[in-house]
Amino acid sequence: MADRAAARRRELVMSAYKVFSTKGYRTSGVADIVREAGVSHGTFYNYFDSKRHILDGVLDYAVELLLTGVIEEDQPQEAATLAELADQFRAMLGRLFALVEDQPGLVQFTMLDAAAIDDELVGRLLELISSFGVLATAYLDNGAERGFLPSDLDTKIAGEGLLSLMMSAVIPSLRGPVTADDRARHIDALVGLAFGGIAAR
Amino acid sequence: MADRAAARRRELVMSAYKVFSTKGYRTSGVADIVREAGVSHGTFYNYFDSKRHILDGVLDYAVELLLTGVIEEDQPQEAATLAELADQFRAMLGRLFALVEDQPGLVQFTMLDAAAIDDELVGRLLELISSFGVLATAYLDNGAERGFLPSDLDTKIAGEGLLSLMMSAVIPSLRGPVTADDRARHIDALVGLAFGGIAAR
Amino acid sequence: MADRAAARRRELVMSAYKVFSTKGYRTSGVADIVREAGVSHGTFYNYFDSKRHILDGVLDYAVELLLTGVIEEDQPQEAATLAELADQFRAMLGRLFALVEDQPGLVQFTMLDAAAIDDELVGRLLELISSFGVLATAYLDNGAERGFLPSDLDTKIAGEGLLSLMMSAVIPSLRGPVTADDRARHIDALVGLAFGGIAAR
Amino acid sequence: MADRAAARRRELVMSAYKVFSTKGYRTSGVADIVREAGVSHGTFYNYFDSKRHILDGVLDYAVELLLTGVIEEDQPQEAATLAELADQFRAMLGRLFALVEDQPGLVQFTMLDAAAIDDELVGRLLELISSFGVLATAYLDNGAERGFLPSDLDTKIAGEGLLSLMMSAVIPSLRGPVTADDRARHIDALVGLAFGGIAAR
DNA sequence: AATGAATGAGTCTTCATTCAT
DNA sequence: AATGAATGAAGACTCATTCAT
Repeated sequence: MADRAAARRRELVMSAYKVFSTKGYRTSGVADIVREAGVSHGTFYNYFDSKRHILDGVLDYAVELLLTGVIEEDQPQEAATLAELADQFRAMLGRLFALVEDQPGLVQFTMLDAAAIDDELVGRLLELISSFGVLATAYLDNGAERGFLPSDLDTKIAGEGLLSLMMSAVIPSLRGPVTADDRARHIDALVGLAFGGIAAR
Repeated sequence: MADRAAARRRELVMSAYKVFSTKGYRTSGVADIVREAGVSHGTFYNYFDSKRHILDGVLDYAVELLLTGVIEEDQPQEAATLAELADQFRAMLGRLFALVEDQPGLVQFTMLDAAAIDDELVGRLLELISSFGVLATAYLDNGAERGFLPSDLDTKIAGEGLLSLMMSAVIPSLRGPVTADDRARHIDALVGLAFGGIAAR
Repeated sequence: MADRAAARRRELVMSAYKVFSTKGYRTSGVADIVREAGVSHGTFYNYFDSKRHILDGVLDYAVELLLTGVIEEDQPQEAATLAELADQFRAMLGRLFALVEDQPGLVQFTMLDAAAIDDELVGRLLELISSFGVLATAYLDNGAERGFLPSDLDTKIAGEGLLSLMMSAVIPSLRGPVTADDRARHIDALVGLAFGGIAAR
Repeated sequence: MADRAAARRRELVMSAYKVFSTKGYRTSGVADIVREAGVSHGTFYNYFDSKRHILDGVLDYAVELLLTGVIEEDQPQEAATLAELADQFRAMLGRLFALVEDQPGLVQFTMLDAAAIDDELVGRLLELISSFGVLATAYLDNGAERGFLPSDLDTKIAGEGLLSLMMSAVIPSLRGPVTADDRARHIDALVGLAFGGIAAR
């Protein structure tokens, strides 16, 4: 049955995600994955051609986590005013911090580990970043349409910039636990920077 | 003589940089490095304890390239007005683009490849990013002191944000050559974003 | 019913013959055989204990092809004169060439592939060659009895020699297609060699 | 030094020959070869790209054994009469028997085992057989030139036939030890067959 | 009688590192 | 100080076979 197979696949992908995000891709062996999943080597190779092959699925899973964890109900079209957009941005930053705290290996795996495997994966990651940028752009386009953002704003580049600011917020978390206070300061400062620039009154 | 030894060391580091930034650290073997340097395996191990060990030197070298290539004469204290600071930012972005074009592997190696080796190196990289952030902060502190930036600006976080914006500018270059026009649009948009936020008039 | 089972068996043997004579025994997997036969792995093992086990059946089938294809109606007792025996030899060579052309993998499989499996199979093959030799001997014994061959001819060894000459004719076909002309030259030369030796006037 | 390397190479080839001709290529592991040679796995791969790769060298070595063991001083041009050629043929058959007895795995490895590895090796083997055939042809051409063999003899095909007769002599040895008497009978009968055909007076 | 998912022992190959010369 | 041949631990992958359904 296809259901059973799909379940096994997902089971293996989740095991691999767990292993990879904990030990790193290179350090992890197929043996670690199958031990985690409780199946044999042979079963692994019934579902994936190679260790490299399952990585694609793992990355998909990680992206799924990121998207559902950060975007959630804050859809691009929902903001009607600049303040509402700022609130969305603020909320997303909050959820991103929470996600990074909950899944310590997620960012390191997605951003750093996966990028060192091979050129194809670098390509996929860049494409991924690009599509996240497009997503960010959609929020700005909504603002421009509704008139609460300047019509001459280069929403594409600004979107990428917003995304980048979000990533910069996450970097300190990679070094270790961040206090709630630090987190709040970061969120405030970044919202301020994003919406008013460094020279904001 | 120590001079000779230091020269050999540097020679090996530069060979390793060339190899790593071309093929990646994991894919490159000690054999590649010694072939590039024209010495034997044994010689390599006379100067470095391990393949991992030379990576530290290579990373230092890469940072040296980044610092000298991007900062150059634009020192933190030099800007006397907001416009001059913007010019500095603009100039640095320009030199960053040029550097990335000239050394295609540099960013990928520094940001992506090196980060996937081990936790110690991740730590070093984060520290590096942090020190770049501190550098960025110095520019903003100068502005706050001279009074052309708001005194309540969180210069630390804003500095990290500026750095992150610079990095975001570079990402498209990883995918392939970027036209001069694109580059100019990026620089304009990012300077606008950094100094006025997305809502700038 | 046993009939149904026997049919399945034969079906599997023929699939295995097709697969083995195309890809070779070692390179072929049980998966190839069952795919060719359109049954499952489990069914295969209902009929054969192992991959090695079906090989016995495949070899039988190959021998059947060889015997029916080459001997046909030219039975040992039918030649009444030396010239008739030569005609028989000639006819068999012709049919051997035709068979090799029609079933390119047959000889390679029987002679080369099967012989590299294990000692037991080498034994079976040698026995097979021996029984072919006995068959060849029967033709010579008929000649000796009827008086058109020397009575002191060592028919056993000469029979094996004849067989060997037939095999030598086939070797070039293993390398690729042989022209009709080449085939004719081979047949003529080999008949001459067999019946008159190299020094025949 | 190239000498040392060449010696190691040969050492490994001879170990591999020993192992392959005893256990067969597929059954033998690289582990067996390096154990026999007393070196490490790594060393093996310093000299050969793969297990398959050393097989080429082993086959060369086997051919070397065959050529030096069977031909020895009996060069093509040496026979001045038909009787002398027959003596050469007889002597070679004798040495072939001796070689097969001395190196039981040689023929099985060369003829059977090697032929089941891959198509490239089958090609090489067929080429080898062909070159042996050319060698046999040289003996017959010498006879034709000197006038003790018919000028219209198809020396190429007859040469291949002679070779094949020699091989047929060896087949019984593959099954087990052959008595001196049997050997003598084989030699007599095959010389008779080769030189006078089955119908010789 | 048929299915096909699961098994896991077995093998090749890589490459950082050592050390005798 | 330099050489480079030798090392061997480590790990990915295959495939004949089993057995619960």
